[in-house]
Amino acid sequence: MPWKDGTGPPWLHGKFKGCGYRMTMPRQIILDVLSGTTEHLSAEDIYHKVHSAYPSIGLTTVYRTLELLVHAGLIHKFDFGDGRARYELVEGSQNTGHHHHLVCTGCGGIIDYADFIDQEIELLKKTEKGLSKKYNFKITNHLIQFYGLCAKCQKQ
Amino acid sequence: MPWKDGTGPPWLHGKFKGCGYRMTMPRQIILDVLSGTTEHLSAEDIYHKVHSAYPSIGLTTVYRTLELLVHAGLIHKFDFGDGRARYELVEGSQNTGHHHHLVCTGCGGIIDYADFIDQEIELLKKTEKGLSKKYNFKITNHLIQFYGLCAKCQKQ
DNA sequence: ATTTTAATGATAATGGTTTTCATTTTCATT
DNA sequence: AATGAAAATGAAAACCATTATCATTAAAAT
Repeated sequence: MPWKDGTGPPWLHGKFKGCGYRMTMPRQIILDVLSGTTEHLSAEDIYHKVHSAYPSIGLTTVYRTLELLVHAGLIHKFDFGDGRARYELVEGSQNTGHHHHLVCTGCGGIIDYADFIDQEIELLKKTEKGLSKKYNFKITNHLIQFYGLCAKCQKQ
Repeated sequence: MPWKDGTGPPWLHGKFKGCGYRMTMPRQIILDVLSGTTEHLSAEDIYHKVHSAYPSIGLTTVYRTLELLVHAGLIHKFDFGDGRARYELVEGSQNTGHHHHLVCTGCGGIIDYADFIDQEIELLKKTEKGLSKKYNFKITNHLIQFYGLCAKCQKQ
């Protein structure tokens, strides 16, 4: 987790404290909501879920907190092409960690997929290494999504 | 290219005509602009470029035409995280066809990369086949992007 | 406790994209 | 060539997710 002002090494020391961030109730609850789901929630989804436990929450705070968490590397922000961003914990109790997505262009549904075969991971590493060298590009992350039709939408 | 009303087989018969679409000047020029660049243009970029050849063009028409072309499968719509969509021809004279992207999170620059190694293509096919079977998901497309810092941004 | 600094939330603003609707253009038919 | 029906266009307004503003409140430091 990077220091608030952008300097300093990226250790994950506690969660917020120790890096200049304050752990407040809204932040706590937003993290709780994200920890307790496997869905791909939008900012407004999160706002509504938080609202039931903490009615005074403002949508602005949700956006601000999500931005903070993305910057801190605790959550990922995705775009599945429906005009709103989706957020999910990088690693959570529900979440098994890094995964890729199958996005249904029919209904907008999303399937997580993390059962990579060894060959897949190996090649990905190899590819990243090759690209880094060839283009002198320091890769920090990747996004892999497959688009198509889910079982349900194929029938219609 | 799918028939205008959504029915019918997806042949590419001519470009527009023969499928119920009309080939008009704005559409012609928008396609010309897309054919003549390797950049990743936004709707407004395209609007400005078209404007010099056809000043009466409206931004609305650009959006509408781009949507049409995406639906027809002639162009791809990408989101690189800067709040505006980018468009590029699926296959063009400049463009060598399918490729992946390196997205610099520093300056927003984008590097196209299409020199896949055989192993890479093979594994991708294999992965798609495996996923299709396992999740009964009909894959029609994929998106692969690597995020990181380009050579320039690494120095700063 | 008190002070300092950061976080919050209501509201307004932003900006890319869509809708609306009257007008114009295209294409098939006289 | 002229006509008429259907489709495409463009200007303006509407949309809507996200950001900025700013006065108020809460959290950590003193």
